Amino acid sequence: MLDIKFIRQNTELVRKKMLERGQEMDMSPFLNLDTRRRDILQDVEKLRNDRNTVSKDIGEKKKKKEDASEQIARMGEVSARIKSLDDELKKVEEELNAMIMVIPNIPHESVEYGTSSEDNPVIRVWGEKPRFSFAPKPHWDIGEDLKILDFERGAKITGARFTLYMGLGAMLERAIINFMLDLHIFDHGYTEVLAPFMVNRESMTATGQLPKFEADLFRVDQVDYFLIPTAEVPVTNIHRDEILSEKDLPIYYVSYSPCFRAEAGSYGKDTRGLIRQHQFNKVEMVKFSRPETSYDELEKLTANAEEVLQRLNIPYRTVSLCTADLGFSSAKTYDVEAWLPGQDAYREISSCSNFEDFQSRRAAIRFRREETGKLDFVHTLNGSGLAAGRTVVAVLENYQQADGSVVIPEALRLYMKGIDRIPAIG
RNA sequence: GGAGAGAUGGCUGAGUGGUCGAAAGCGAUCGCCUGCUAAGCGAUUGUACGCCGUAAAGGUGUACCGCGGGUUCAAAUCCCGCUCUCUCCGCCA
Repeated sequence: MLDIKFIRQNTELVRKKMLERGQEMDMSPFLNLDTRRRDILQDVEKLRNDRNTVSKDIGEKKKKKEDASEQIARMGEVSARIKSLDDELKKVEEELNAMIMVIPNIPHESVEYGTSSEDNPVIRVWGEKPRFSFAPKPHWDIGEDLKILDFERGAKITGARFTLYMGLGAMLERAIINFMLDLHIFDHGYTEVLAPFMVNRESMTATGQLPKFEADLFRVDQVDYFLIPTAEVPVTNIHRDEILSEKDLPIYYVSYSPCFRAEAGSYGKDTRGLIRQHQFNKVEMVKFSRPETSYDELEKLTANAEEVLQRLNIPYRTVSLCTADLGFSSAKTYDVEAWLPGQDAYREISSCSNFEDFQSRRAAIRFRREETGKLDFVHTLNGSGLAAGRTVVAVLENYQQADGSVVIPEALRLYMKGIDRIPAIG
């Protein structure tokens, strides 16, 4: 969430920035409530002060066995007024809070203005696209032909957008996950985390999924918990309501988790294959940083994600999301898009974002500055490193062979018991 | 699932209606002292929000003793509900 004081003092700027995101906002209800809140607060605090003073006086009088009934009667009335003002204040604050919690983050000044993903500037392009002597197949055909992906049975077991991996397909996904974890742990200095896959409402609110995007989540029926849509949620919440030491920053975490997304409103999109699933595996990198260095950290984070594809020798490009495409909580996001020859397109495989203090303000994650002793909000960042299912897609499509088999990238063979190929059947 | 105990500041821990934002100890910071270290002495030591005010500061008010309600002129303290932690039993990977 944005700082309420910041909105108050920069109303026009906030309105303009929201417009750049494509969201028109009338700021006057906010300002009216904010003023109302401060007015009530002043009244009620004055009354409380009065009550505190007089109550002390009553106490002393009683001790001296003097009569205080007049004051007691008067304070009874004061208390009643405090109570009614408190009720009103609570209502105003709830309304104000409801408003502020659904205002998205302000895009960083380096984010380009745009109206759709078409406007995302391409920052980098890496790798040579493979050439085929045949028409490259999309991964759903490859997976079914090799009997490693079973979409029909996945749908039978659960429903649409759930997939069953079999044999070397299952092993490939597992190998990819382990390869990525090891890379980030041993080469990039991240600490591995294995966190709960269900979280409570507070955690979802802290990272920004709630209250606005409940429809995108799966909620557990018996308790008010949610299946995580990304490990970002439990991992960022590790330090919720904590004060970190400046010397401990930056903190790097990497975490494997399955991710559960309702994919509300995406009917008809990517209905075939592994691209858009209700459940998929992902390795997520999460950082807590000092504000001064968070944009350097974002560059490093993105480089860490890109390195996975480099080691797998899969072509990709990196784009910077324009104002219209930027996620709710993010101030700046790079998407890494892998080349998928079977679909003749680049597809998102990682999303790396700097949330600045948007999440840490919601989550109350602060650090104490050594120089001044003052508290400040940390900046939080995260990025996929990478989405495992989509990485399987990229391997299958880029490494497919004329005979229908798929070669295992060298970097993964250590994790595949040395197996170098998923053989064609028959 | 059943029974019981508990939750107080950075930590330990006192506090059963007013003098409690909270004793004491530890820790930390600053200063003094000391040949060095240790010890000793003194001071300081939370956060949020509002208001006044400044270049920075600072001042002031309110709230906060797990969370939410209630009683009362007045709640860390009494009452109700909830959450979490611990112990025992049951169940379980």
